[in-house]
Order: sequence, then C-alpha cells, then structure tokens
Amino acid sequence: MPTVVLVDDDSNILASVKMALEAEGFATRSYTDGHSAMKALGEKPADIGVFDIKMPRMDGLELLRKLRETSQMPVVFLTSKDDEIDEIFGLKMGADDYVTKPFSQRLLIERVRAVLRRSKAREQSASQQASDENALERGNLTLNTERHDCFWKNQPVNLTVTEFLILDSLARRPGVVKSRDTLMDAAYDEQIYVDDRTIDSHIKRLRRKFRAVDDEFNAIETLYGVGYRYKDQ
Amino acid sequence: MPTVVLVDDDSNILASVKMALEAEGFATRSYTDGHSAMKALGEKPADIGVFDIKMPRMDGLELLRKLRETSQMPVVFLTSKDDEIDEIFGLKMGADDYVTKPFSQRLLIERVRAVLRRSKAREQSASQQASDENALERGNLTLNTERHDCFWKNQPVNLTVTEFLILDSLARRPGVVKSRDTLMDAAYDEQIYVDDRTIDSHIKRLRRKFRAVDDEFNAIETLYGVGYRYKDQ
DNA sequence: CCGAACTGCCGCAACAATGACACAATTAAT
DNA sequence: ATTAATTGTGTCATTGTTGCGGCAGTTCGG
Repeated sequence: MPTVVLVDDDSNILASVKMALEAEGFATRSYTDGHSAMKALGEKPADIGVFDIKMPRMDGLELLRKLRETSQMPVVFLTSKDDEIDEIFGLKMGADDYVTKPFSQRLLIERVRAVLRRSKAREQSASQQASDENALERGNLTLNTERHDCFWKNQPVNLTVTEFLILDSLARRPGVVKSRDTLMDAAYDEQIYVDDRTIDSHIKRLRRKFRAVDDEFNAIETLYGVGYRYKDQ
Repeated sequence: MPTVVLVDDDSNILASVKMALEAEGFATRSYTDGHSAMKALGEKPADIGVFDIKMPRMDGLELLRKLRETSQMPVVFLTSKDDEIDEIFGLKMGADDYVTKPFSQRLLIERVRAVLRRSKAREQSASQQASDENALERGNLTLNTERHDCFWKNQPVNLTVTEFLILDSLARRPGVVKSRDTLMDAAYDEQIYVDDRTIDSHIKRLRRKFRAVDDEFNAIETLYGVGYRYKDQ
C-alpha cells in the first residue's frame, strides 16, 4: 500500500482526510506545517504528498520547491477557490494535480489514485526506455515481460505472475546462484517475507510446467545450501 | 510510427507529454530550447513538432519561422491561456494547430493525430494514395478512429466511446498486456481514476457485443493478476 | 419531462493463485 | 552407515482476482 504524506495547518481537515485515506488502505503520515513535513520526508520518503497551499510559515508552494531539490515524489495541492494562485503556476512548479476546497473525500482519493497511477506509468516508461529489457532469450527460453509470455523450445508455457518474476530473475543472470531471499526480493514487494519452503513451491511449479512441454527440462538447478541457478550454457 | 519532436523549456511538461505520446506508440525526441531543436531537426527530420510558444532565447514562433525556411513539417503549438499571442498569428505563421495549457494529454494526442492525418492527406492528394492513419486492421478487426466505427469479420459492431478507446488501445499493440491502469490512461483524462472493476465492466460489454456477431470471439484475453491483451496473430 | 443510451460501481459467485506445512527424498558431513 | 540439514512435493485453507447481473446517476434528444 502506498504511503501518503498530508500537510495542512487545519487539523480538522487533516484528521478527516487521514481517516478517509486510511479507510481506502493507504498508509498516511500527517504534519501541520511545511518544516516538519520537509524534515520527515528527508528522513523517510513517501509515495505521494497532499499539501495545502496556504499555510503559515512555509506554504505548500514553498514546500514543493524545497522538495523538488531532492525528490520527484508526486504532489497534489489543496487550494481554496479564492486563493489567487494560478492553477498553472502550481502545475508548472511540478505539482501533479490540485483539488479545490471544499472538496469531497471521494474526489481527493480519486485524484490521489490517478496521480499515483500516472507516476507509476512514468517510472515504467523511463526504465523501459533505458534499455529494452522486455524481451529475453536464453537458449531454449524466451521471456517477454511486456507481453507477459514465456516459451520453451517455441512452445508456450503459462506462468503466473510470481512464477514469471522468479524465472525472470534467474534467467537474466544465467549461471549465477540466487538465494531464496534474493528471489523473494525479485518476486515480492519489499518487506514481504515468505517461508523458504514457499520459494521451493514456486520452483516446483515452474519445473512442473516446463516438464509438461519437455521431459528433459533441467535448466533450473538446485545448489544445496545456497539457492537456485539458471543453467548456463 | 511517426516521430514527434517536443520542445518546451519546462521539463515537467516535456516529460509527461513525452510519456503520453510514447504510450500511444509514437517515437519522441525532446528538447528544452529552440536552438538545440533546430539543430537536431536539421540533422534528422521528424514527422511532427509540438512546440511551447513561450521559451527563453528562441521562442516557439521564432523556431517555427526558422524551420519553415527548410521544412514543411507540421507543427502544433502549446500556449498558455494568458499568453497574449493571437492564435491566428501562430496559425498564419504556418502552424497547423495549437493547444491551450493546461491541456489534457488526450486532447493533445488527438490533435497530433489529426494534424498528422491532415498533412498526410495533403501529401497523398498529390499521389492519390489512401492509407489512413486512423484505420486499423488486425485480422478480423477493423477500427476507424475518424469514422468511429468498428467491424468484426466485416460485420458492424456498435461501440461507445469508452469501449472504442479501450479496444483501440488493446488492438494497437496486439500481444502486449495492458494493465487496468494503462487502459484507464487510454480511455480517460489524466485526472480521472475509475475503479478497476469498471474496466472489467467495459471489457465485459466489449466481449458481449463481439460475441453477438461471432460466438467464437475470444480476441480479448485475460491475464490473471496482470491485465488484458489483444490476441496476437 | 420522458425514455433510451451510457457509465461507473457494487456485490456475489466462480475460479485461480498463493503460502504454508507435513512428510518424503536427497544431500553432506562425520 | 548414520545422522542432521536441506530440498521436493502433495495437499489444503486462505486470499486475491475476475465475470457478470443489476442498478442508480447522468446525458442527450426529442
């Protein structure tokens, strides 16, 4: 679940927005002024910010400007209708959206989701652009992330998301041993721990699916006491 | 795929427009000032330009004037509402369209497509050829954005706007999985977030309409935990 | 103002994937 | 060979995801 940082000097608004977001499954951290928010963000980043524009001491625009020196975290502004801020000004500053007070909780949540969705898409296209790592060919194996398909000796093999991620992690570095912990990192969000035996289960399912199209399949090797390895050759 | 050259001194806008266009399959090259854009265009031409009008050093109008000395490449301007530039002035200069900030990604993309279509039609009127950028043919499917009509095995299928946009996004990249978020981007403006379940609903309606003319219709595949895919081949 | 078309969403049932675990099989070490 | 550690696998309860009927709100053209 994404973490939202809320900054508003009005603690009533802060509380109700916080509650609404948490009801939707977001984690939240809230601050009543720009300075403490900035400090907290420096120590521990978040996924998205929701800032009131008008605040004492450091206002939302100021906070955004400071933040942009170090972070690309997406930001949604809360503005009063009678704030004389030009919407374009905020957006040019690098905010991703704005919501005009008074706003419905519902609307804010949708905007937050929309902005998160877009910034996720941005990251993806940036990393795909860096090197077209969608397609992978290793001997008999073909993996394509974008198409989410997998072939062994030109025969399709149907993989679930988790299986795909684990196989991808192995096959991208043939000959390199991956510990179960490493494979967990590849397949799950950070901070998720699963039993070692669970990784074994996925390896089992992978092998079974590949053997279904090729009896001789043995490209996934076990290294006793270490981990798994995609066969180099 | 056509290549779009983007010029805007605001790198935020540049990045988001770039992303939106690439998601639609355009190739892009972006520059933050007129001089480097001009130089690059001299070395390697593109299919269409999207220029911010207001820029330091060499502004969009100036760039267009320079460009017109050597090229007939179509150009779309980005203008702020409060820019005192007369729209007609830019158009007279030889720009093909303009979009007022803040603009929706969707609108810009449509304008770019429209301008490309028109300029292609202009070229083709000389050579009498007719291959339409708006027409899409994929096996049994025919989609025409301009006419907003859709055929399956030459039988008409009546689609609503949302259905059309979603299907278009899928069919333009056959074999590629589109997450629900990606499909949202294709069908809605950027600030809109709809429930994942809503995308499912549209897919349901699409399938139903196609099955009404063809029992065997199965070109829209579900990838559990990932998204939807238009069947390749 | 009415009805038809469209849309977004909800809720439920069906289904797929997952993680865990017990226990068997294998391996390494002594 | 014996033992302890490690891995393979079948099974199952739980969780997560999808398909779809239905409905309410909205828009649009009479």
